[in-house]
Amino acid sequence: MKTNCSEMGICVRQTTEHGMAAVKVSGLSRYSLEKTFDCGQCFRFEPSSVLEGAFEGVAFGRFLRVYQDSPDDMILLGCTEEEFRDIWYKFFSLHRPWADIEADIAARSDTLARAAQRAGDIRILTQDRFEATVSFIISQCNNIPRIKGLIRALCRKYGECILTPEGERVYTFPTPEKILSMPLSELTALKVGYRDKYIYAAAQAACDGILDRISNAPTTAEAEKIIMSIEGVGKKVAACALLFGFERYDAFPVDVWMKRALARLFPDARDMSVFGEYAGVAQQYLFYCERYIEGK
DNA sequence: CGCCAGGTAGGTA
DNA sequence: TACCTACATGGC
Repeated sequence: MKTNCSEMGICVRQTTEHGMAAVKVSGLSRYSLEKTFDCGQCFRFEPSSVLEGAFEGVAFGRFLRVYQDSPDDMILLGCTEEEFRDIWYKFFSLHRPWADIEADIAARSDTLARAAQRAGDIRILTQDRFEATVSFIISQCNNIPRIKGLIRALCRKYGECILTPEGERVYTFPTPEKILSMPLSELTALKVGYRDKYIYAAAQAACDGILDRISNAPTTAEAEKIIMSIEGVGKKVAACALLFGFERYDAFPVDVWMKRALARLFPDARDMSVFGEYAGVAQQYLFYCERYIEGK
């Protein structure tokens, strides 16, 4: 059993759990997998029906089952340390100083501090760029159960089949090339509605190299301009895709949604100028509070 | 059955 | 700039 500790105080070690290889990560200081997977940023991870308390899903072409023994650790089942380093370390955004981020957000306003108290253990995942873009194109004017169903259907039709340890078939998120290899009418047949041509346009743009141009943009404003050149990507979809797929934590300078959420959650709040380097992260706290805490 | 859902594009005043 | 509407579908 070898041990590795990073500069962030996170400890990673290869171990055995439930009779299989696993990676145990500790020193996470209140990382809530449940809130993180269920807060509306990610549509492909669900509670496991095989292992009570675990979550499972597919990202970056791999199936993962993961659970926690405490708020400060996570156990990745059937995972080698190499796979953890290659994929999941970044997916779970363990390279980010979350304690500092949360403190920065809470320091911006008493109101956001209240939100951070309830939602501060949410982490922003680093999802695949194309998946994030297409997922939030699909999200427009849709509810979350249906978004999940449509993404599942998209993956089943265009993705690669992989097997869970129990032999269940699950599917990877499709490549843009695969989507373009079939006519638009095949997307329409998935019942994605008027978003069919938007998804197709995103796939075309991805094949034309737009993802790298977005990543390489010097500012989030520049990145937003580029991603919004895709038909069907407006300010809201752009902000979500940039935050969840491109590590632009300041996306959501678009204050409209945040102000509405703040006004609903904290009607007495006067401190509404809460935007900054982590505006997107703060926005996700509010989205979570609105859905699961203050509202019913 | 009606209202709503992590909206956007295209049109008009 | 600010509003209006079509768009396609189904969750609740």
